[in-house]
Amino acid sequence: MIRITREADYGIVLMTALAQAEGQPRSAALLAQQRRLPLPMVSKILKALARANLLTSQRGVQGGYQLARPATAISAADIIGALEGPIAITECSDESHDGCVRQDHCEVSGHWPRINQAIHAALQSINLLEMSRPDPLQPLHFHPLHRAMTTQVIGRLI
Amino acid sequence: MIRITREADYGIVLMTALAQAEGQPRSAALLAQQRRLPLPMVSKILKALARANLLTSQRGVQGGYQLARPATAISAADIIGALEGPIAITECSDESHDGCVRQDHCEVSGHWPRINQAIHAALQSINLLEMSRPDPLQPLHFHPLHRAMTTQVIGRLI
DNA sequence: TTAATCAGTACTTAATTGGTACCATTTGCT
DNA sequence: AGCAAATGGTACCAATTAAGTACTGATTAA
Ligand code: FES
Ligand code: FES
Repeated sequence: MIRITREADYGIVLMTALAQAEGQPRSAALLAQQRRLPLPMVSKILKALARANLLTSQRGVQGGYQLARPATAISAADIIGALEGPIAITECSDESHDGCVRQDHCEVSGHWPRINQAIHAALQSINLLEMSRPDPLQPLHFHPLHRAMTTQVIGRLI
Repeated sequence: MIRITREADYGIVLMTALAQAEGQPRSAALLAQQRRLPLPMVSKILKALARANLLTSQRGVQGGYQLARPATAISAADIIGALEGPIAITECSDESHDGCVRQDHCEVSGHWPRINQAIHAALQSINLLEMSRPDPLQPLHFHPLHRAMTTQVIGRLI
């Protein structure tokens, strides 16, 4: 299945939480509690995001993490890229792998970068502010029946 | 990293090979040889593609596989979807998983379908015919030096 | 009849992910 | 100074998933 790792998934959840903190530092423990995520994971993820310069960190008492830039300047692609490395949809188009043995017999090789870029553009087009505000089409606390309907309509994608 | 499985990767390679066969049936063994792929894998993948009605199969001597529709009517999303199921980029937005425990505390939940659809649209926009003809920007048999240059330019995406 | 070919399933092994644990470092507070 | 709250970094284990193989059965043209 095409899916992002849970690390990146949690990463986006945590970033939205920080986007709502409005510049105040939030500790890993608080965020884990708020979003009901396991603290060790949260800690690991926030560290990685800080290393990628998406967050700034403050150690010590009253320390924590905050966004390094405005939420509008952070995209889904930024977050996913920080947590799982470059988006390389196939092994062949990964620069580190550098040279698929089948390349000479492969008609597609030149097209993978194009496909990757399309996906990257899709992820780049969604910024953190958009993700942080509850979606009017599918409210935060919705009724089970309503949820069943939306799932039916938009759940299956392909 | 976001990546498709090798099965889907090979699937696209094989589909391009069949697109170039122009309606003549090709056996799994021949395709495996042409593309330098392990025969058991090729066999498994072609079966799956046939079951998904992207290929038609003919058993017996002189049998093989051929495209079920014109190459222009088959998209990358079709092939990937056939081989790895629906594109559900996060567990939460997978209809079978049906109900993330964190949903009540999660601001992003409503946005995953949007992200998935963006990616799906990107994959849908690329059809098999496009993928089958050699890319003018990166020809089929290119000189090692040329390859180094293109890799440098377009290799890194994010 | 026979050989080529697809159909289906089950299995093994390798790779990746998810998660935890541990210890070091920094920093404000008393 | 000393302590407690916080991040920084690394290493490790367990569970899941992917990759690849093997085998047996069904169909069909020559
Ligand atoms: S299979 Fe690797 S370049 Fe096409
Ligand atoms: S984490 Fe599952 S819905 Fe947001």
